[in-house]
Amino acid sequence: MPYETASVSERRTLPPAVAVSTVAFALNPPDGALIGEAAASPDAGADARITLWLPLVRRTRAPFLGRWALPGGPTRWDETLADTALRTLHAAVRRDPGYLEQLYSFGGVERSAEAQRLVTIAYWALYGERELLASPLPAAGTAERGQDRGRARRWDDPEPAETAAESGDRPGTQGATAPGDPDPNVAWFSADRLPELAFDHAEIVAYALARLRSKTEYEAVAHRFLGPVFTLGRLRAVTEAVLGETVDPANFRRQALAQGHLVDTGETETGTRHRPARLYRFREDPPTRPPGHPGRPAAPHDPAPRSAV
Amino acid sequence: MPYETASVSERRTLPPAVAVSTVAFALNPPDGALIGEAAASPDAGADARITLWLPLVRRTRAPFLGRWALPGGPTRWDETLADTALRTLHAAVRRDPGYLEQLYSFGGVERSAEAQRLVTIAYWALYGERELLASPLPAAGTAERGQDRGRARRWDDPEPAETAAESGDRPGTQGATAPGDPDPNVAWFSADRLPELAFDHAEIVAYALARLRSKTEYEAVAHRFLGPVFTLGRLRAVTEAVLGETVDPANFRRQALAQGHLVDTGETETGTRHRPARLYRFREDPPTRPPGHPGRPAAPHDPAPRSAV
DNA sequence: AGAATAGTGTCTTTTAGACAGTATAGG
DNA sequence: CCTATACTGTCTAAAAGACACTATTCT
Repeated sequence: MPYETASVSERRTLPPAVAVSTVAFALNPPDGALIGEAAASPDAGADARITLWLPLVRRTRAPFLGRWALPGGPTRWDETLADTALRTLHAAVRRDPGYLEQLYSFGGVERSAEAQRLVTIAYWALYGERELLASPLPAAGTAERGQDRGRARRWDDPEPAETAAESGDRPGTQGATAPGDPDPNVAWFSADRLPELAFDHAEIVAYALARLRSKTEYEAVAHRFLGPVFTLGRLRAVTEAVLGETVDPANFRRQALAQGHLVDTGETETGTRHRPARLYRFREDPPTRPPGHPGRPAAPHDPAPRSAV
Repeated sequence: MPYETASVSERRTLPPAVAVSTVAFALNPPDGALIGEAAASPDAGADARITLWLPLVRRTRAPFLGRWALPGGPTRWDETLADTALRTLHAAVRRDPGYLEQLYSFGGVERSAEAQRLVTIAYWALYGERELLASPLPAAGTAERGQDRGRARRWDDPEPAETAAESGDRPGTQGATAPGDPDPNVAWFSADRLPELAFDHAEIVAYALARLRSKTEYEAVAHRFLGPVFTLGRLRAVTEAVLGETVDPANFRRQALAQGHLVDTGETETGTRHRPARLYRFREDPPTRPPGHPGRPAAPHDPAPRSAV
């Protein structure tokens, strides 16, 4: 095992470690999840405006011991970078996101001062209501992700560990917490009020936020925060929350429908104290539009290898 | 040196190697550079239309021995990813590009079947006329890039080598070629007619081309192909070459000037057989526009950590 | 009725694009 | 003169945005 036995000075000559970190947004923390900082329950706050939340993981190792960090970890030899993002995200959140896209790669030499060089490929992800409502806690002993089991080494044994709670495996498997209890080293924070983050993760979060906003402006992503069916009013509320500004309902409706992605389900909302709204579903490929419209002229920047999970 | 002595099976347990590959575009190959494939001189072709060129490096090692590949190589422990791109690009082209931006990271497990895992961070770059006209060949013995000298190992000694000619150091330093001769393992190809490339580099080139095109549409980059001053006609010709379609001269002029980036130098072109055109210079930050225009609403996708060299 | 949001219609402003027409160099 | 490109003016179509107005539910 040459890697583990190398001294710190020898590690300087080793190839850099490759890790993946993910900024995962959701409109609300999932039920039962720990809430960071403000300590108030998500709905208890005086203002009912929608805000973005994201999960963080507390580091249990140096450097940045005790600090909050993005979920992530090193990539394994037989898994793609996206797979690493999904695996480490699932280890922290216990759910798979509805959307995942590569963000940027950070490889500055200042990232790990004395230890081995660390290159981080950052991803960003979205959790929709569908994903967050799914039952998060499988019965004890159920191996839902086989490759998570039976590995001998914790990934953060060597010095340049990134986050921490990936070490937690499934709650209960290590006996540290009772089955069903949330991992105490994972909590959700409002994107507005994040704690001090480890490494350069604050920069990564800021970049992911900018990416989410810009993508919301020219491409349909807001619907991924919601469930399979939704009203236009809800979609607009999400868009406003992401963009941080109000949007004219009439114009928003026209633009959204003109995209061709929204399919009227024929059903309507019930139980509101106002006129019930139509429910729409999202269709991936817009129908062929009337001749003369060659469809969207391709997004300004479409990352080629993208994956909608 | 645990890394070099590890067996192939042991390498499977090692962290992946990190390499950088760069797609570098230019309007023409630099003077004295080898021309790939078509073998004709760049101007000899019947059609004088502008096309894009990019440098490739022939591999001198397995896998893909003899195939052309993107310039690149592994990152060193004390250099940033962008630095690696610049260093390896300079090793192949002998010039620094005028623009460099990260493109995407490729880490698929199929990239290196049996050998150590390889993660490649792809960059794309632009060479302008200014950069290509610069004298490419320093006098023998001149150490213009100190850290390139005196290193003991060739980077591609271990198996998962990426490209090859980075090994060539400076022509003449290894005695293989006479000083002043171009490296025979480096050649420029028209982006239209590329040879079969090693690894998944064809995909990377396609992605870089798409990125160049989309960025040309919503942001000013075409000027980076040109020298410090240029006419609007030339800028339009470059834009047309990149986009692959003609652009109305009148409308292009208005849009280009409305961006606020172009400064009229007051001088004009001479020696043309038509009305002389005004010469413009590019200014990075547009002047404050009349109130009410809050400037561009930020590009659809602006990679945060970008570097204009 | 009143509150609240859904949904439609329409007008104005802005932007993109087509294209005619004038300007100025060299041959 | 002609040719070729530079540059200007103007009209049209499309898109974005502001905003009035109607519709339908619950309380």
